[in-house]
Amino acid sequence: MENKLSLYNTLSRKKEIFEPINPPHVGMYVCGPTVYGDGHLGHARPAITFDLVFRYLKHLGYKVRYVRNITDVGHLENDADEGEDKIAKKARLEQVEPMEVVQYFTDRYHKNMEQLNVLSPSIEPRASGHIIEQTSMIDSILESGMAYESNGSVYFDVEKYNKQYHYGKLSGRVLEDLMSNTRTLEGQDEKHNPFDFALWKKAQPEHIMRWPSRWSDGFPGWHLECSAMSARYLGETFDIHGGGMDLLFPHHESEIAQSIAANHVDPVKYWMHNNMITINGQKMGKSLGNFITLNEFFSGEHTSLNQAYSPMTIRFFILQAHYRSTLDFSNEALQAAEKGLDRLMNAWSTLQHLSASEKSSVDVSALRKNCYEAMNDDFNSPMVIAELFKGVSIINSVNDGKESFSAEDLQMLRETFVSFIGDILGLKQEDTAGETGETLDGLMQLVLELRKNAKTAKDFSTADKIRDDLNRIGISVKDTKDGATWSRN
RNA sequence: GGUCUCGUGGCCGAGUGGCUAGGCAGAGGUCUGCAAAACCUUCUACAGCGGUUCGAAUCCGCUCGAGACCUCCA
Repeated sequence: MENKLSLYNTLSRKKEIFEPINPPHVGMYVCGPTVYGDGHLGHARPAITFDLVFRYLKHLGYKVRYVRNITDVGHLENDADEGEDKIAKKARLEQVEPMEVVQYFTDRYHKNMEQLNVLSPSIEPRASGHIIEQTSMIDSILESGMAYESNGSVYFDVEKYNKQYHYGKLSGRVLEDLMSNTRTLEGQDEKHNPFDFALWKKAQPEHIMRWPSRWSDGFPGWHLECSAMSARYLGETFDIHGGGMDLLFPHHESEIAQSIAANHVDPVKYWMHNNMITINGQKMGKSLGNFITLNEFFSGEHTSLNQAYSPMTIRFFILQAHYRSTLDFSNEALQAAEKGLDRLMNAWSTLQHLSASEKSSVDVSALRKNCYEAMNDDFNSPMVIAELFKGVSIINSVNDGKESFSAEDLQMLRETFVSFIGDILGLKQEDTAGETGETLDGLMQLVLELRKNAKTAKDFSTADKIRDDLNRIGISVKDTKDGATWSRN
């Protein structure tokens, strides 16, 4: 606990000691979803990764303002002029208002986040609600001479910016390489260079989502919203900016360029990027069409899925890998996660009714220390989990009477489990068994009593029939040395 | 083609110069009327080839393989 939190900064490509700009306050911005479709497993990764960061920073006592945006305008299908806004396209296909699309998928995203036990961010701004901030930022960039107007649109002048600053400092790119490698797309005559990106786009006549500006009736560019909204709520320079690795270039690179051009300061102290989730070794993504939505995981309704997986299984699965590693999806891996989580949670509930002995035969404080050290080492959740499983082993051994611990150690282990499993990893008991009514409870007590009587009378066929039949309707009965227990499957 | 990352046992996945990762699966055992759970024991590793070192999965080089970004993507 004494050692300090260090995290991997993409900007420096190494782990750095975390020192907030204005302690105890921490400002954190994470790129949220573009709401034109259901969230998939790939969306769960950054959400859970930065939920872990958010939770741990709060646990350490920081006052965190966590901003995660909703992109509801400006995210184009591609970079060509005829590139259509993703949301507008969906709206056209569904014949509804763009904002209906936004509302529908935002609600569904929130539902998924709640299921995954992802805490709500402190502020969740929408791009469409911050047009003023964005246009005024464009003004600043134009003032500094780093952007130009062209036929009603405004583009960022990457080449000019690069003469004074370094476009590529985050992604490690060299502009000359970009110039020789950037594909030339149709309809880019408005731009001075193909890698220049839009700050403001003039709307085509059929384009519904549009706002007036001094350049044209149009809409803001995708990269701009994050710069404008992070500056609005966290200031021109803030502590942590997170997002998926696939956003590193050009999205985050461009954010830095925009902010420096507009405000003349580096916007972010620590850049954090989560890695991708793969399926059969390939990135799971919209463009590849190989993604599985979260709702499909929860229901099991997808050809690639052998069964349904609960939200907590998904969360645990993601936390079992370090956030900077790729994580490969498979039914086997998810089933392993499901069983492992079950074992962890069972031990946690066993821990509630263990009693203390005179002295300890186990070392709880080392376990607790290792958990903190793992988290302090760039949020190493898999290591925390490995440590917690050592706790599971201890709990089960104590329960079996093979080990013992003192009242202090028992208390410490309980606190450690609550802190790390509950508060930090954000895992909770699935509430499937929680919805048992009093009627069912009373009924089950009666059934188990009858079964116990049958067992006492050595009528094992009746006892087994009760157990088997209950199992068939989704209730499993287990005999322990303290009598039978039951739970829902 | 450019930039970068990675290759760990049946599967997933940590570690990163000397000390058991962990989970799931497999085998044997204890307990139990049986089953389940739990506990004990146990098997299969660090892509290949060189080099540095007293010592390398861990550092360096090469080879092979996989992936990401360079166009929208979390």
